[in-house]
Amino acid sequence: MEKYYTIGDVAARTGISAHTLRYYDKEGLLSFVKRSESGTRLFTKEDFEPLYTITVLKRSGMPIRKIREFMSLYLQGNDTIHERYVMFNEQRESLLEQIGELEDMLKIVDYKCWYFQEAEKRGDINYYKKLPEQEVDQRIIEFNKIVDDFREGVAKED
Amino acid sequence: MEKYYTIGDVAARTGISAHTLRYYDKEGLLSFVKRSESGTRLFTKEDFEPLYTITVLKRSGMPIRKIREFMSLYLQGNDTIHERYVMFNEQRESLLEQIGELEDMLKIVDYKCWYFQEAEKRGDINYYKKLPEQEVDQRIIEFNKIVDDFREGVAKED
DNA sequence: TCTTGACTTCGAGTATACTCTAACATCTAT
DNA sequence: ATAGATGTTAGAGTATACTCGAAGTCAAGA
Repeated sequence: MEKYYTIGDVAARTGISAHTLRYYDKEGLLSFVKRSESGTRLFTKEDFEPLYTITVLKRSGMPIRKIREFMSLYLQGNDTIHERYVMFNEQRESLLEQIGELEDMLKIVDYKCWYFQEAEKRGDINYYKKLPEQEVDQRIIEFNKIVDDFREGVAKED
Repeated sequence: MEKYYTIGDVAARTGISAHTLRYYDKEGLLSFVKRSESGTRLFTKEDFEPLYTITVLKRSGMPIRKIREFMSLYLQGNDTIHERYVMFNEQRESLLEQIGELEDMLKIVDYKCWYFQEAEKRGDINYYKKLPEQEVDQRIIEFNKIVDDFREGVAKED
């Protein structure tokens, strides 16, 4: 006899609310979950692995409809190993892109933190404009170049 | 006499659609933009810097309402340098967290890519279950531990 | 002058992912 | 046996960020 987990059990253990789990089911992500005669969802020990995979794909930024595709392949078993590999590989690329984008933003935000500290010391957000050109910090000149490129409509790597 | 850019010019240069620019204006992000007598928005060269800042904050994951707060401080000039510094510093923290989260997901997705390749070679998604325990790769054992923790409802660092 | 294209506002529509409510069924412990 | 907790469904509501359409205004060139 197998031990079953109700939707409430699963919610408490995984931190995914029962509402959300039902929503995922409705969206076709939880087709692997058994039901009792009366319709209650019966989660097994084994169901936690695909459930975990769903959370990983979600936290990686994969939309529900694509997770549904993945779960549909999962249900088909050994015949779809390659397709599922391809999907994970694509998600890997997507993650690298997302991380790259955020790291680019981090560089600019780091600059802004530095710049606002300098501006705060001098009590003037445009202090550098009153400085002789050779005294202006290189970081400011480079940032202004970026803004100029933005204004010129240079092709960007989005 | 100053050169002005219309909303169409700005859209073409920045890649932000005129629709979206008007939406941002309606949401209070573009209060710094002048208007002609007849109501047409007149963007100046200087307006591209706050516009660029808006895109950076957006791409960093900041919601519109918080960008509005920032732009409200921007309009108040030198008196709000410190508050703006604090906001950028918080955004820096947020970016580090987001990058950390994605890097955690990348580790798991990397593992999945490896695992699916192994499974594909053997034509069996559960090949390791038929192996003697000491022949099971350590990576698989570690991943299964993570899934077990997930099932046990261990406190997670979300 | 008239046409054309770009501008304006307002408000409705779309997409995504929940989040909640209502009405009802079922399970469990006293 | 009955109360109360927990389960079920369908469908409505929320939040966010656009995205589009309609109806009208305005400025410049043929």
